[in-house]
Parts: sequence; C-alpha cells; structure tokens
Amino acid sequence: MVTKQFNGSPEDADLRRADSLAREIFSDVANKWAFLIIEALGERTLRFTELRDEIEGISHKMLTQNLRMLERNGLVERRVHPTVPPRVEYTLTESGQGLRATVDAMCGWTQRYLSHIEAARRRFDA
Amino acid sequence: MVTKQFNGSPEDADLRRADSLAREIFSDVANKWAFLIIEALGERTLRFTELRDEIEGISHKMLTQNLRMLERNGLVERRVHPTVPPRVEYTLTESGQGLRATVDAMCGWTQRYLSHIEAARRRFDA
DNA sequence: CTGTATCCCTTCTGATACTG
DNA sequence: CAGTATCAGAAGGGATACAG
Repeated sequence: MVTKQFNGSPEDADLRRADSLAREIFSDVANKWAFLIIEALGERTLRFTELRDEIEGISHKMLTQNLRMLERNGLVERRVHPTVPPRVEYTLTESGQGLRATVDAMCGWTQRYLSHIEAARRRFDA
Repeated sequence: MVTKQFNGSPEDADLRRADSLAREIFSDVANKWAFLIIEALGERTLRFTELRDEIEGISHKMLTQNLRMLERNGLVERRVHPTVPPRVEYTLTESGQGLRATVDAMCGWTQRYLSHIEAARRRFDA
C-alpha cells in the first residue's frame, strides 16, 4: 500500500488521497506507546490509573496523548462516569481489537526471535 | 509480554532481562520508517537508491539510520558488491520475513478500517 | 552509488504544578 | 482521579557537504 507508485493521471486522485490517509494512520499508530496501550487493553476495560500502572515507564502525559489519538481514530472508546472523584474507562473498539491481533502477532514474533536478535546484535556490535 | 508484572523475587531476574530486551526491540522496530522499509523489502532485494525511491518521503539519513538498526537486529541482510560505483543490496532475513507478516497484517487492517477511521476522526474533531 | 558527518530546526518526552 | 499547561532537555529529522 504505502509504497505504491502513481503516474499522475486524474483518476489517481482518489487512490492518492486514500494512500495519504493510510500513511497518516500508519504514522499515528505505528508507535511504541500506542502498541503497548492496545496490548494492555487487550482483554479488559481499564481505568486511566490502571493503564498507567500496567504500562511500565509511560508518563502521565504520553498516556493521555496517546489515548486521545487512539480515541480520535476510533480504536478506543472512552467512557466517563460522572462521579466524584471521576472514573474514566477505556475499552478497545472493534477496529481496536482488529489491530490488537496484529500487535499480539508482533509480541509473539519478539518472543520467538529474542535470542536470535540478541545474537545478531552481539555480532553487529563487534 | 511487555506489560507483565514482577514481584521482585530473585528468580525474576532472567524474566526481567528478557522483558527489558523485548521492550527495547519493540521500541526499535515499532516505528513508521522501519515498517515501511520492511514492507518495501517484502518480496525482493533492493538497492539503497531503489529503496529510497520506493518509500515516498524518506530522507537519505532516515533510510541509512533505519537500515543500520534493522541490520543490527538481524532483520535485514546487507550485501556489498565491491564494484565501482558500489552496489549495496538489502534483503529481509528469516526473522525479517517473520515480522513482515505482521506488518502486512497491519497494512491490511489499515485498508479494512480506512473509512471507519475517517468517520471516527470527523466525529471526534467536531 | 552509498555512506558519514554536520548544522539547525522541530517534535517528543518527562517532570512539575495546577484545575474540576 | 483524570486531565491540562508549561518548561527544559533529548531525540527526531531534513539539508547539505564531503569521502570512498
């Protein structure tokens, strides 16, 4: 997709727009924190604080920022309970679950090739 | 994986090291340019310039930088032909092909939910 | 052709403080 | 508890020049 070539003809305009949007989505989503959030929300709904505790090393700011982005793209649903103190829950939507499958696949890949990669690094660094 | 919790016991040390490495790999690879490079190298070996032409918008610098990273992690093999001018070819290794499968899946996901996402954005931005 | 190095601007990120 | 705003340092990224 993202590497498709165009010839400049008028009928390419739609394809070009779709491609540019796909690129944009790709750039939004293909980032470490987004993946980790999707992974964490895999099975269950979580509150803001629970998410932050679950994802080691994420800052308050990065978490809100990425949650907004995921919400904007319709991957995550944000439910606010009008209580005090507030209670906000995040859940993966259908499309979020769809992406989760590929994130899971990537986690599996990481596990499978862990030692392989470690070895490659040692070789390279020498 | 990456969201696993530890209890601090000594026997957790190995798990913790593996997890930290997995995290590191995740951070390296879960980035836009790396994905686009892997996607471009999907079927065939490509030269440096061919890659740059294939991936719209990538700069000389980002391409070398990401190729080095992918090579270091053993996802891409770099073959130099000692000719003049030089000819350098990049190919996906076995582990690279493994990751490619998940990148492909993500491209498929993007296509499938393109209009869905576009709609979600319009809703959110209002 | 491929690759490294440099300059310079932009974006990212974490820490902190402050609101409802 | 959840979220926003701000600041400063780090990293990302483009352009250019130069070497093998």
